[in-house]
Amino acid sequence: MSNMRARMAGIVSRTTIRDVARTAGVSVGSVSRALNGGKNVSARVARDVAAAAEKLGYQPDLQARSLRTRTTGMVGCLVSDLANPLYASIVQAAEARLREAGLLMIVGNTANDPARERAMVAAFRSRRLDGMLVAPGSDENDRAWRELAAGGAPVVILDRDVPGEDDVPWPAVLVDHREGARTATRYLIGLGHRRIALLTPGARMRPGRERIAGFKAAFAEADIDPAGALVCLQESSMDFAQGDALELLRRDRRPTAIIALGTRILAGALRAARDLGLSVPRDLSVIAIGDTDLAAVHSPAITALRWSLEDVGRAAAELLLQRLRGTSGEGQSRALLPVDLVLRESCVPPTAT
Amino acid sequence: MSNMRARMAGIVSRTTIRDVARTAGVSVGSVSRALNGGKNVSARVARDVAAAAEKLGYQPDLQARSLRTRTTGMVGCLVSDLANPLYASIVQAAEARLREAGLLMIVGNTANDPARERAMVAAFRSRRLDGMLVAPGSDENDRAWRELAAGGAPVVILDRDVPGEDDVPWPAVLVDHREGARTATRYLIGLGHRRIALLTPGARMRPGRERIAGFKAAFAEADIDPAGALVCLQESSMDFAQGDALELLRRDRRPTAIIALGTRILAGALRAARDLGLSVPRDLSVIAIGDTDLAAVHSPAITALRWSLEDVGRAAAELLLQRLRGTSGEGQSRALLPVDLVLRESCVPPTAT
DNA sequence: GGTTAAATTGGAAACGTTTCCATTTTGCGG
DNA sequence: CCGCAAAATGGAAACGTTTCCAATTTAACC
Repeated sequence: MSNMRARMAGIVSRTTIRDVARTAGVSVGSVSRALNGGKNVSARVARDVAAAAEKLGYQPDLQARSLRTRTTGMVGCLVSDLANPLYASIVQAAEARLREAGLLMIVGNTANDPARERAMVAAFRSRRLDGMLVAPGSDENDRAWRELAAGGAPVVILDRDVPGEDDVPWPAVLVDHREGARTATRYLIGLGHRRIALLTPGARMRPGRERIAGFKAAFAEADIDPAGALVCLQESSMDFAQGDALELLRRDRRPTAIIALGTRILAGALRAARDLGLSVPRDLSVIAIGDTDLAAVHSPAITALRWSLEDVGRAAAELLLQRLRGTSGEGQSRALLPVDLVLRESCVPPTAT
Repeated sequence: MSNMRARMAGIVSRTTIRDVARTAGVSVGSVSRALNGGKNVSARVARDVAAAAEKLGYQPDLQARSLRTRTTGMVGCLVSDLANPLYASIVQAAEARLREAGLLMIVGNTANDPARERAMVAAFRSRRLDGMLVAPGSDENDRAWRELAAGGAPVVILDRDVPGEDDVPWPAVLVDHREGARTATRYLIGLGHRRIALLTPGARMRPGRERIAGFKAAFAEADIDPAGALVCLQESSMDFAQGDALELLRRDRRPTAIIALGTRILAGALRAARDLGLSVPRDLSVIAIGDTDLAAVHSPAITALRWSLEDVGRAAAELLLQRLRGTSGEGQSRALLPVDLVLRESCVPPTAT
């Protein structure tokens, strides 16, 4: 009769497991068993329950189920900039893999704000999410992750160095930015360049740190003047990068080659070069970090460091699934993905200076 | 003692409202009231409960709460391509607004696959999500949305024409692609162009349909030969677009201007032009639909149709929140966002043919 | 101080599942 | 047909909240 009341009020009252039980003429327990395990269920009951469920269009309330089973079938994903193609592709790939496994993904944009980050983690915790993928805005805000992990939910880190606990590192998917930067730098040095600028966001996070390390390593191993290795730390804003790049290219002994991150900074550098009448690649060789549309389509096409964003997302999802299944013993707990140098038209030997 | 057992097994047993009640020396009901409404609670109880909750680090189980309150605090968001900057920005903006309102957002990538779409909707339904934002892969797969809405959860449509029920249209956020395309076309015609190609994905969905309509309208109102209006339907793949664009530009009476969508198709067109030795804008004027990094940074910079993706996401979230609050009476149920033409360097009068 | 209304409180029901446990049914060998 | 183990079943507890209801305390007024 409460059903009737609800119907009269215009509210569609869902069909519950109890309705199915009544229609099938069995107990709720039997319905649950029939629909889930299929174990310890007679053929007759199985048939009747299936028929009743079909007839009533029954869909179990996963919300209610999770209260009992202590598992929600949902995982969180925290990144600093969802609109950034670099993150978006990772998120998409991870979502695809997780959905395959029947999990839903909740996204959160942190905008590199530690407070937001903490708030999101708290929300995830309160919702009892089964696990999460995170790319912290800084490598040091690990208190929050530690707390979350203490709640028992597995956490997989995306391309960040979060200090581990008791020497056991966090499961993580890392990109080998160091080797990538080294390869690119070595390539430019091999072409004859001696003054090369690296334009990348600060060393506050792993990717930048690793790139700088690889960049310097290439200079060191080539045994040439390390003063030619110009590291320019940038925020990820295009205009800033352009101003900065202008200043850089106006110097007396300006770099003959530039390695620039992503879309924004690369664009800033290219615009600066154009504004100064520098032609790429004749006057300035350019390598992009990250193979974006811009790099591929630009005239001349820009040589780029490329790694698979899909692999990052998929590997992260895989790692998380592994943990969720509790088979953490087997399999790797970290993945290091390779970076390739895609040769195009934007690099040539420097003209005599 | 079940607590002790759990602790011995290494499982952190959460502190529940019952623990708080015990520590504060009140009933669970009072704790709930104190923590939520604050109504009908004496100062003493409020103080004691707050203290106990603080001391125990109590965090309510929202999963359990939602079972009782029939509201989950989560909304779904379904788009066809999360990695596409056009969608990613919308999703980001919507997420920001929803988070402000205390809601979590679950994303799903449908890849324009109706089966996936239905599966996701079913999952959303089973999880009792409060509402959803959807950009269906086709305008006709509305059965699924109808079903969902029947469950009582508000649905806001993103830039699609989904047939409404009983003449009451779905709440939707629409972009005025028609007017945008008309403006762009009129501009080119004004420059003297008479053969213009529109490169856009098929008319299966609203944006393409509207663009084509606006494109043709501009020709009609200019009273010039409508045979010059070349509509080229494309899939959103770069290589295909390039091949197609090559074919197009090799024709005898090739178009003197191109209006091309987004990143991929635009890139394909630019590459095709470059491969054929056509210079932009001297030999070919180009307008981009959607103001991407590529358009802004390309040399020459590409004139583009621009609308605010942030506004789309925010407006959609706003519309949804309105419905969730039940104040659907007031306020608009649809929003139509304007499209601007950003003039850059890629359009000039055609050279004599 | 007594009466009545209002505010507060504790206890229990309810939300929709799963899972435990005791009971009944089935299957099978003698 | 009996006895017994195994399988199937129904009923109820449990998950962690919120909310209803009845009971109690406080406030207010004369």
